[in-house]
Amino acid sequence: MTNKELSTLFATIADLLEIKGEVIYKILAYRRASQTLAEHGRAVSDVWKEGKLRDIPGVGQAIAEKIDELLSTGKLNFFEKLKTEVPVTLAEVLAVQDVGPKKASLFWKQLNITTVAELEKAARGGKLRDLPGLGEKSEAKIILGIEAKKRSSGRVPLGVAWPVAQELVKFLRALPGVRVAESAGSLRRMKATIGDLDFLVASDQAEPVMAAFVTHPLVARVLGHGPTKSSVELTNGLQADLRVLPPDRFGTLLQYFTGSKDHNVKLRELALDKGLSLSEHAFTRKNGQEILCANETEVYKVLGLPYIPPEMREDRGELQAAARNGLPRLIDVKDLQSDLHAHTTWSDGKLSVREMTLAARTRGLKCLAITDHSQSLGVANGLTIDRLRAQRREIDAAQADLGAGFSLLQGAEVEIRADGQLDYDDAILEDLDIVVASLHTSLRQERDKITARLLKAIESRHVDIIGHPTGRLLPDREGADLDMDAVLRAAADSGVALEINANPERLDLDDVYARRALELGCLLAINTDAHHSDHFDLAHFGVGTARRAWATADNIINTWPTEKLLHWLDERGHRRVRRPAPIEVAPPAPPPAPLTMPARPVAQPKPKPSTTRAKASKPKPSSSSARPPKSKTKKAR
DNA sequence: GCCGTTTTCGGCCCGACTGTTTTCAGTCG
Repeated sequence: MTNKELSTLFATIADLLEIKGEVIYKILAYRRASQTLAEHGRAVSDVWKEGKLRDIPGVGQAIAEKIDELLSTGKLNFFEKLKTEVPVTLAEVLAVQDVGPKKASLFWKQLNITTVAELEKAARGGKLRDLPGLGEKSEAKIILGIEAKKRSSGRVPLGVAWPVAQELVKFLRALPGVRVAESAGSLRRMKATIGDLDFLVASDQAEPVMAAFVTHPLVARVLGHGPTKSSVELTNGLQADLRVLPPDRFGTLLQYFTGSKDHNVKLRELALDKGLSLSEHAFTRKNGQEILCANETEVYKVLGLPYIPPEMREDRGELQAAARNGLPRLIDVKDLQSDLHAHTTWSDGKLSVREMTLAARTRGLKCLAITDHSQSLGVANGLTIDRLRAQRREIDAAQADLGAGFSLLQGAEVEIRADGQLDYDDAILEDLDIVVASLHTSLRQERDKITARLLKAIESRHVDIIGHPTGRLLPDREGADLDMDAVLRAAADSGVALEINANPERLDLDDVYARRALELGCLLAINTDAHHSDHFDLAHFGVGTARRAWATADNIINTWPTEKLLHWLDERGHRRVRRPAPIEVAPPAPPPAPLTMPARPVAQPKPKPSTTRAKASKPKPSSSSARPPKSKTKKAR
């Protein structure tokens, strides 16, 4: 069983126990275990083989025994018995807004309702309103909840939620009386997928802000509307919540609603140790006296801690690290010096080499690797060897125009074929400045086979970076079934960098694997996989993922100064990296012309060595994809 | 069910909003 399958099973157990009426702390324990199993960087089955299940946070004797039984026999008697006591389909009923364990249990026991379909039929038939504690309004809300559930498709990729959040924050900031407006929640923590949006406002006049929010054109339905809190469903199906408090309470408010829940629980325990109660309003002493915090730094300071960046707030050791003053200095988007994975019209990109280069340079980058697809990826117009050579001439010409301040590399995103062979032969690979190797096809091979395939690529002395290692696409396509620990160890051994693909549809490696990779000593690269100039602006999503993995700039090869990066590529030794030419050879070169928007691939006469690296040419690559986000949302439990 | 340099037993975060409630339960975050 995979970590995710184990996690899902324990979450279902928690749901069924809750409907059954089990004590809340037992339920919370299963939920906690479900979460830590899902977020564990190693395969739980490997941990199990080592007999170290109880080293996993939230896994004690009882849950360890259940995991052991599951992995040994493929079944769990406890769960089988539980399913005879509570219909397993009731867990899905819990996913309907406004239906919790008490109502689910009531529907089941009073009306024999065990599925969402049965619930809808009963609600529409007016059968719910006469149940104790319910009325017509409750019944109507449940119908709305079922309809909302049908519209939504689960969590939304960060890249889909982000622009919506930006628009609403901008709207809130422009309202009269609003001092500060921020988005919080998992979006602020840069989680790869978002369950809902949280907005927080500092203002002395909450009600006009509330009124403006619930009537915004993006709002499809108002779920709740109180004096300091409102909830709405947006036209795209996302739920959005707004809280408003006075400015002198904004620190505790922002901290609280940024989460994560687990981080907050730990924080409040720390507060209690100091005789303080912490809520979104303030710290409160036992005598009722409040300590107000206008910003988050003050909140952490009251607890004797340094500021903890939002991306780290997952209760994954950040509070312990903060307590010993051992928080890493996380990478920042401004640290990025290069992008080592980008496409042009030579394969499936939308802009020319020069256009992409100009876009990268405009954004402050110092180095760009053009990595078009290799030959076998026909659907992406992968480059034949002849075309790769022609592209080299164009890249060299562009480099000559650019002068010393910018390095343009010819690379390739080389397909790792189904048998593990790379899509160009060694001689071609050697002649490239940089090689990104990626899986795009046959992603559903069985674990041993696809792991071996990736290991073969990592062990090739011609590969510098593994692109989007698992091949996942958010929100719905799972990554390949890889033995990730084996992959990460091999990458650490061979010095191959693993990509955090910044496209919000990928964010691959994810935060959990990226953190494990760093623990094992891997190098990482944050690349946009840009197919258009706009895609360079997605880099911050990759940086957010790296920050969630506790990455510092020195762990990431494209934060390195260009000289260091080129030296690293030299050291990897398997291709003819052209160093800046000796000065005496340089003929009176034309002054570095400002790069202008050029036309097509143009064949160019022999390149001259220019200050950065120019190059001869060769082969071609193929394959990959960038697609626009899609998506939906719903209630996340 | 988990966890512990204050505990191997006794804790385990705190508040807003809604609806059907005459004082609070359920749900959510």
